[in-house]
Amino acid sequence: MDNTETKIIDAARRVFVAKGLDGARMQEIADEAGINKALLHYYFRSKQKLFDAIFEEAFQQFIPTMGATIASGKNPQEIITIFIDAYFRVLEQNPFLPQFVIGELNRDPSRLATFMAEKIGLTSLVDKAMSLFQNEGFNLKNPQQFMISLISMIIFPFVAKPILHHIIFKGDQLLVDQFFAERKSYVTTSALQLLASSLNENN
Amino acid sequence: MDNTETKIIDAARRVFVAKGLDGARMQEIADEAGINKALLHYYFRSKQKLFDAIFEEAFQQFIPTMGATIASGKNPQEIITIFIDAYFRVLEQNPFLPQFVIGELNRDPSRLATFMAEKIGLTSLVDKAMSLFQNEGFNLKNPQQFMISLISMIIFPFVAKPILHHIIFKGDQLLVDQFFAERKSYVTTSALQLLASSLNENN
DNA sequence: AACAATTTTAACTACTTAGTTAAACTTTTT
DNA sequence: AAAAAGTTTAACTAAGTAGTTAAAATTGTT
Repeated sequence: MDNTETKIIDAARRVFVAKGLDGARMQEIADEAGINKALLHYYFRSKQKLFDAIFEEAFQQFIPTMGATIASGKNPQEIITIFIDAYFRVLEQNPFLPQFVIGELNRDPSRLATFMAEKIGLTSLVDKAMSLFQNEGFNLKNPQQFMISLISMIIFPFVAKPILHHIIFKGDQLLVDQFFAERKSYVTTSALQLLASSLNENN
Repeated sequence: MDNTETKIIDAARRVFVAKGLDGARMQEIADEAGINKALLHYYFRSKQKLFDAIFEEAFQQFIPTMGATIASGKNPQEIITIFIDAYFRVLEQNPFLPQFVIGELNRDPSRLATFMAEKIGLTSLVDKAMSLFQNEGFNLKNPQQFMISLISMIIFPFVAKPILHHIIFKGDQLLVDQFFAERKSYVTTSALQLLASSLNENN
């Protein structure tokens, strides 16, 4: 699978993720792919088309696909645990994914409108997640606030890694590693505690 | 206070925050300031120097200054409440601040190293905050995990606003506004619940 | 009015970058 | 071996951009 197109995609992903659309250079992508600029333009007619391919792929990875799990009939606590576990796996293998997707979406939010037009399944997934916390046997007052707190606690540390590294952990890489190693279990415990607290209040 | 230098700073802040260092154009900053490019370069010799001025200012705003509050002798619950309230005020008035600072720091993390060399007060502030949760009468097991959860819940929604807007709230601006209006009190409640839960476990 | 400070105009330089082109070269397929 | 597909070389175009310059015009000051 290391044909030229794959090499280009891999190189483009690295460069775009590291430098963004504006900061990336076609020459650098070519160098990174071990080819020349002419061939790069032969495979992808323009920088924009290449970027679009990379961004779409990144966006798909970034948006959790939890349809099967939600439909599995498990209870909310189990689903939350599974969700956190699965999402952390994605982020641990693609630590720069959130900053890339979020950064580019902030630079050009119109990109999202285009995506939403295509993907109808996305919003319905959110609906299902919400109804998970608000049904006959389960009545969470602020399911959206809760869900956004959850994804905040998961994603934000990956986005703010330079700040954690230098300011909170004072440049100590070991502390940073330890923090991320413990993060998944900490967030899981916190989420379940928040859920329990919110439900108690409703009684 | 609408002399030329101020007009330039204001314009540069708008353009840099919206488009980043790479995406910003000196011509656009000049237009935005209502002056011409020659005068812009007369006041700020280079794009980099202008950007540095804007970024330093933004960074100072972004990093919470809570020294006085922490030293006030109030208990952790009170300080957390004050912190959330104060930080939300900053972000509500500068909603794009986090994405700007974090985005530029991810693009060039070496910028932080420079800052840290100058500002010694910063790390000591973190120390004080930590000792707030770990002392004779108070023993929180994971003060760093807790603090990072707290700032995640506060900051992340501002960074991920396009995603909230389009995916979670399906483009409904009213729902987005409602979410942000309720966010401060929700996060405060959550933070205090997490704190209480963590302390109970230690007994 | 005269002078000084500020700002504009407009052209310019130097450099970077995306994208193109055509011919030569190399590898793979038949 | 011949043909086809893939790749390189190297030069080029066109456009954009940061930054400069000098003279003219405007505004503020004495």
